[in-house]
Amino acid sequence: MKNPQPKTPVADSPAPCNGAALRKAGRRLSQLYDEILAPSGLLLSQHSILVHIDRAKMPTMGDLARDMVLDRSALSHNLKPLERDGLVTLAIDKDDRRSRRITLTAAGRRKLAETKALWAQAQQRFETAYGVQKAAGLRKLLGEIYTDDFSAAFSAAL
Amino acid sequence: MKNPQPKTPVADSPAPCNGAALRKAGRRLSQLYDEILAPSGLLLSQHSILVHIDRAKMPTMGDLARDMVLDRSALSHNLKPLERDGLVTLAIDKDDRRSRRITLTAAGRRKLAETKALWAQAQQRFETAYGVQKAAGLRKLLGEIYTDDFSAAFSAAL
DNA sequence: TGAATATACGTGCATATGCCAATATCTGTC
DNA sequence: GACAGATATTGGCATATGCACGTATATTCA
Repeated sequence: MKNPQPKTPVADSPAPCNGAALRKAGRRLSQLYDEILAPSGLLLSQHSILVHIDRAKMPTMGDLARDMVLDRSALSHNLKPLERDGLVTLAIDKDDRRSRRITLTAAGRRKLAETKALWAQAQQRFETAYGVQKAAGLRKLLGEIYTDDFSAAFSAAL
Repeated sequence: MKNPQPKTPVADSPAPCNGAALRKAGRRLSQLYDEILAPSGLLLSQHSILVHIDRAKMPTMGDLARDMVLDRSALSHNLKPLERDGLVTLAIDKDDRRSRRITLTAAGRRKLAETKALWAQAQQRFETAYGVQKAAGLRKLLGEIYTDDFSAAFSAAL
């Protein structure tokens, strides 16, 4: 043998950072989707917010923030442009005056409908280029990461 | 049969957005890594920049931006805090005065060394909670997304 | 060589994201 | 029913990210 290896090569050639890889892929894919969505005037991040609001039916800030794996204050900030442009509105919850119920305005629903076709095109392109099965597998792998269970497991891991 | 299905259920129950899933997972994982890195005063994004600079040996802005799948101007902005804190320096390239060569300062190398142990801990926790094989598989799937080939395939896809 | 073009950066602006602190409101308890 | 503690949200600040535009430098070509 020409090179006696240690028993634990663990420290050697460390695997690339999972976090960095996730961020790189996120930046790239956001750009690709954004380019397709551009005609709508919405970014992927904004379209995603509208979709989540539409699905959730008058969620509170907390509800939506949890659903989107987004910091409460980040969501608050992110809603500003959408509010300013008249796509969403906030209203104090009748049962808990601390909470705000978020709703799509008529313009918001129109914009969402208009953007859906563009989003579908981006999604379609991704699935075609990446592979439908691989995409499904990827979403599954990603979905596990943003469950609360995973955060708990991460924090508990030694 | 009680409910004759159309031949192409493609339009129904659209798959969750790949882009949104990627962003959610990215936010979560960044938070988890950031929490572990906190004692170093660096964010995952900043640590990642230092690591890439260290690996690349005096890259130009363009080199590093490409390597990190980051917009040139975004990298320019992101380097500001690191420059201000004396971790990196920019110098005009001798052979091409348009280019800037990025280097870690002594303080930058110290900070990187100091942070590596923390990063390794976060990485270790992730691999433990997620599974080493699954993590490797995920990185592979993510890596394909940020290749130039994939961008080309995405743009070419109908 | 000098003009047209291409390339490398930085700046300004807008959105995205998160932490911490303040404010408003609710809840449980004495 | 008042008060301590919990919860929902916003605002301020800092970093992250990208686009459009401007500046500096290099390259190409007539």
